[in-house]
Amino acid sequence: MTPHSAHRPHGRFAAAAPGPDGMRALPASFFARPTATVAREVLGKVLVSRVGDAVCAGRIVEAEAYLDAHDPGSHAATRGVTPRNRVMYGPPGRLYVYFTYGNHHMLNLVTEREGTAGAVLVRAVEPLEGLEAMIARRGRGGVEVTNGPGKVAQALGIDLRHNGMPLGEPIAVCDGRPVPDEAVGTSGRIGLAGGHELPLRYYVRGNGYVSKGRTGPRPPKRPHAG
DNA sequence: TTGCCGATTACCT
DNA sequence: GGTAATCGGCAAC
Repeated sequence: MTPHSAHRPHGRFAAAAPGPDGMRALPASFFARPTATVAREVLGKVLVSRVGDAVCAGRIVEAEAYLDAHDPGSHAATRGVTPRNRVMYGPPGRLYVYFTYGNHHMLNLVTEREGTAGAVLVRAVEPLEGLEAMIARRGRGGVEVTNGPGKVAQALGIDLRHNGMPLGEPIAVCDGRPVPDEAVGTSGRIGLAGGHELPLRYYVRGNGYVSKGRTGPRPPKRPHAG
């Protein structure tokens, strides 16, 4: 299927807010809540990056929740605090960035109060601003600019040096138009064993930038006749 | 210090 | 639809 898709960026964002400086960033209290709640509520919010003199912004359309030591899919699972997952236990409203598969950076937002592990993985955004810079960094255009977690980080210029930084500068999450419940889909998280996997992945239905879940339930094929 | 695995992506068929 | 690429964290010796 071709995602004929993607609402055009319109000028709404650009007109309302030229950059991170003039925008209303979400307060830390937004992230100091149960991780699954944050993963749901972060849909529609605007991720802004200012790296290398390029201002880029995108509307979050897909996110996953990673919980504490009881969550086998989480970096905090059973191992307790390690140098790597330490940020997950820290104060909410910070960036947790890690590197995986030798090539890809993953952008997470730390949730829960300090002392409790939790993070939301930003899996896809819909570009609103700085599309040219994103395409330049990605070397590709269309939905492939940001339709996956590694792609989002690359498009926004995010890497390990941003790990542990508080949201604001140079990476921020700003308020955006809420996504109504009927527009939100859920599934198991991608890349994890589906057996006892809870529906901790949230996405905006029908949005062309949502990554194709390989382990989650397939999008309902519309029955053409029977 | 060594070896294995991973919250992925891109390319070939 | 399947597989190679490729680096850091973590566990074991």
